[in-house]
Amino acid sequence: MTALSLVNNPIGGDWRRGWIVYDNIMARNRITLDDVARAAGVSAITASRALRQPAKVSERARARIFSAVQKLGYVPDAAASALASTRTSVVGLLVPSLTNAVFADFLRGVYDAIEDTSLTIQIGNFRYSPSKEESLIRTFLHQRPSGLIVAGVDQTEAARRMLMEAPCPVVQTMELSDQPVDRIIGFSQYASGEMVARHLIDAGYRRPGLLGARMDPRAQARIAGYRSGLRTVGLDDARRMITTPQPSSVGMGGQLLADLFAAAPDTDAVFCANDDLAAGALFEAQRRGLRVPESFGICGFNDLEMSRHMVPPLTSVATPRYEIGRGAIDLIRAALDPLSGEMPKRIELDAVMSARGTTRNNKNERTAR
Amino acid sequence: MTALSLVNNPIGGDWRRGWIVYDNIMARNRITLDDVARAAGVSAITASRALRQPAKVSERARARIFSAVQKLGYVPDAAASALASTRTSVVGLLVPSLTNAVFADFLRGVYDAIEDTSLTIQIGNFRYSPSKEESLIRTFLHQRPSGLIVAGVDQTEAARRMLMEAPCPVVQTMELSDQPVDRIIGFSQYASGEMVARHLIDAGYRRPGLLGARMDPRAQARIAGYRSGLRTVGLDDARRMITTPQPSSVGMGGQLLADLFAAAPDTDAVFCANDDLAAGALFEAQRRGLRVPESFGICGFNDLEMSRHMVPPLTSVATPRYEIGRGAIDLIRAALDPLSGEMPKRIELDAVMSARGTTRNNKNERTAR
DNA sequence: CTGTTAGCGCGTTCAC
DNA sequence: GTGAACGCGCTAACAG
Repeated sequence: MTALSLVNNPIGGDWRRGWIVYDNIMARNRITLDDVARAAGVSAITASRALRQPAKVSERARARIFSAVQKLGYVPDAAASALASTRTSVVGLLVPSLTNAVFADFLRGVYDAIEDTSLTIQIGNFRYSPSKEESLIRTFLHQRPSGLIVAGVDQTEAARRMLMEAPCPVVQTMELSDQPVDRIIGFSQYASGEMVARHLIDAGYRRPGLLGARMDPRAQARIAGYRSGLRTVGLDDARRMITTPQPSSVGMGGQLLADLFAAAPDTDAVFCANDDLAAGALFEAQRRGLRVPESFGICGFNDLEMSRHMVPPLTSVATPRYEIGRGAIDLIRAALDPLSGEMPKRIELDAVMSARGTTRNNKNERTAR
Repeated sequence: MTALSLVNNPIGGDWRRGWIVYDNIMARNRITLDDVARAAGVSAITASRALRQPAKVSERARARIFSAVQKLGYVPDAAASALASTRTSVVGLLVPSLTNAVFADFLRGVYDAIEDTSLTIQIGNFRYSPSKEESLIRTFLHQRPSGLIVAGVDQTEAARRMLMEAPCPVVQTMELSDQPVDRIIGFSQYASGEMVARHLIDAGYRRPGLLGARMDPRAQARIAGYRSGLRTVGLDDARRMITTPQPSSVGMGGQLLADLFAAAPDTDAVFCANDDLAAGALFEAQRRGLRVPESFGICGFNDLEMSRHMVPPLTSVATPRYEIGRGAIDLIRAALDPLSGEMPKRIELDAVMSARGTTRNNKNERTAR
């Protein structure tokens, strides 16, 4: 978004001038706080307080105000409130992609958590571009949000400074860190990768490889953990590590597996940085007539709904995406709530190994923070 | 969202009182239009006009104002603008589900289309509940949006009235109708279902069934078209039509296929109302050792990315979800733009039969509006 | 616990 | 083509 596009207001048209009356949804004789106050026999500010800090208003006044609100169908004007209080009820949500299936569960958690709240979500898609993420953070912050939720912990230096000085709670998600900007909820990508390495090793695979695409910081951490896990037993072999900066997809999983076999034909297992890639790898393995899991093992990541239903069911790592979405909003609400002085600022979740049919099953369930 | 929750303002906390100075993102000495005007040697209103209706300001003034905007890093205050103009730049987006993979592509189209626009998206998830959809429409309309995008054409009577009287453009999506509320973009669900019926019949299947879940109005239209297509050749058999109101998923596809075979073991093909169901059906067919497509055909709907990579590749109907998302925003922008008097109010898109390996391939590509 | 006063930053209206 | 005055609906700060 360029600076000028920001001020290039599109609301110029004169679309259906005039005012509607149906259901009191209109601007001209909209019900205002004044109307409510008058109906309740108090001043506007008292009505305002009754709605925002009920404890600070006498019970009698409060009751009359609430009933006036109901009767008149009063709905607060968010714009006026934002202008007067220098704070909107918007929570900015910065995501690297809208295509990724992981995103849907995360988003569902977020939306479930804002239900019955006056919070509102505004999504920014930065398409895995750190500079775009930075500029979106700047844009969002200009809107005086109630909170900001970002993906991961690898913002640019400038972005990180803005987040640290942001006049609202900030939540980093999907990863852990010892130096969070503010709040944080996630699981260790690195430990998850290590867990996968152990699983494959325990299952008896000795020439394990890797398939990775889009290589965002979290995928990289996962992969670093995986390779470190292999290294401790002398099984890390760079020839078997196939990655591409291109987007991740099922089709890409098939291609990368072909590349892997071209580079190292004796590879006997593969960790795919996500389930899309893993599904593509499994399909490709089937096309090649490989015996999965006996002679070739496949492990995915995220454990999407479909994974457990594939033939054979895909071994994967279940990640708490939905919980992270919910938790991120909870952290913001807690920060906004003056009563909750001692709410945690950090939530560590678990990623769980789901050993299934695409790896020799060793019946161990493992967990990574 | 209850009436009271609407006025239950969560912005009560006193989170980090004080003002930040980094990057001019702050409230106290925020750069305002006045600052810009002063720097440019004009009045505030002229600066305001220069940004919104550049043509109405002299070239000299305009140039000075723009350069002041750049130099000062002015960012308009959305709340103040909304309050003064009684119109926000928010476009409300009502979706029935956040889980559905179809949603991701649609959303991506929407977000791509608002890029370099000052429009902003606000998503409402009504979870396939018409009454919730109605209340969300009411809530959104109270916010004076720039536009509203809804899914399908089957709103409640009250919702429909609100939409017709809405003081902003409204776009119905994903389906066509002869009585649109206002703008509309989509393809015919009914014709798509008919197309699938023809495809299966042409491929030589004679005992075709159906798997459906979640049964929202669009799925129902699809299915009605399918059954009508079967009926014309005397092949519609209610025993083979298996549906459930439960959510759609890959796992559900497997279950429903089992149900279908329990009810009508000689079924030789199945239309699945979406690709998740179809993937589950294919996996289940594999588990049962059915020969697909020779003795059993499977056709999905939507043509997700993974479908073409399955083994065998899934026959499906490609739906223009991304285009619908983009087009919905385009319709709204056109409606908002006073210059575009004769922009279309209706866009008919095509759904395309993608015949692949799960049905006997008859090499005919078909298209449904 | 309640009210008064004074804006928040911008756009509309109507002059010039 | 430009500007002055006013108000959008609400809330912060203070006084009572």
